[in-house]
Amino acid sequence: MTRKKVKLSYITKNSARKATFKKRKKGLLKKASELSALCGTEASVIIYSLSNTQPEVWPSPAGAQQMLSEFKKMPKMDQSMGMMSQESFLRERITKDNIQLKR
Amino acid sequence: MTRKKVKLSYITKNSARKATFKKRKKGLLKKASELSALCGTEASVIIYSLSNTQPEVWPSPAGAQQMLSEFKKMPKMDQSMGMMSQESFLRERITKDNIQLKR
DNA sequence: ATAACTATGTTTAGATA
DNA sequence: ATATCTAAACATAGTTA
Repeated sequence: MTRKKVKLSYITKNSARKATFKKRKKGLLKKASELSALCGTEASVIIYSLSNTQPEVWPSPAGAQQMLSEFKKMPKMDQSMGMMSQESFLRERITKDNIQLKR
Repeated sequence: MTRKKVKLSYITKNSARKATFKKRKKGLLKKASELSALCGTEASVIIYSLSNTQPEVWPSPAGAQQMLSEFKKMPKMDQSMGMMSQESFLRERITKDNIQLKR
């Protein structure tokens, strides 16, 4: 059972990572839908899946696109206020995994 | 304390909704970052906040935009596979709240 | 309102089938 | 791999300061 504190690092074991991905993706989308329902807030989640070629977009690509469009219409100053910084990710590793997995 | 099972409906009390929004937004972004870290997956979250004029985009608007661009390049068929259906939301209510809150 | 606390409900890692 | 199970970890509603 989940006896360890989660180590927040990349899961190298392929099968384990895939299982965790599936579980957590589900959890993430549930949380997003709850936030929407409870607060009347529109929210979108985009996941660039490791095993699929296309990203998964919730609740819909059109909705996400529209929200981004509105965002882009704002002055740069306002935009930066809404951002959170985070360094960009492991594209190389993802690509490698896609080849490796290709389930 | 959280003695009730969460009722998954719109929180009408303004202050309570705002408090929950803040807490859950934080939680949602944490989940998203964990998914990214554990699975090497790029993910974006866009929240059309109720009290702010601009949506909040994580980890960055550019990243989200790029992911959507890639998505749009795919054949329609593939796109629909990545979607999950959900009816679109409470824009009216959100707008009303923005006026009402305007904190 | 904002922050901290904490009891309880929810999520999930690892195990099992 | 896939599904279910369960205990530990985690998230959070309501409360208090």
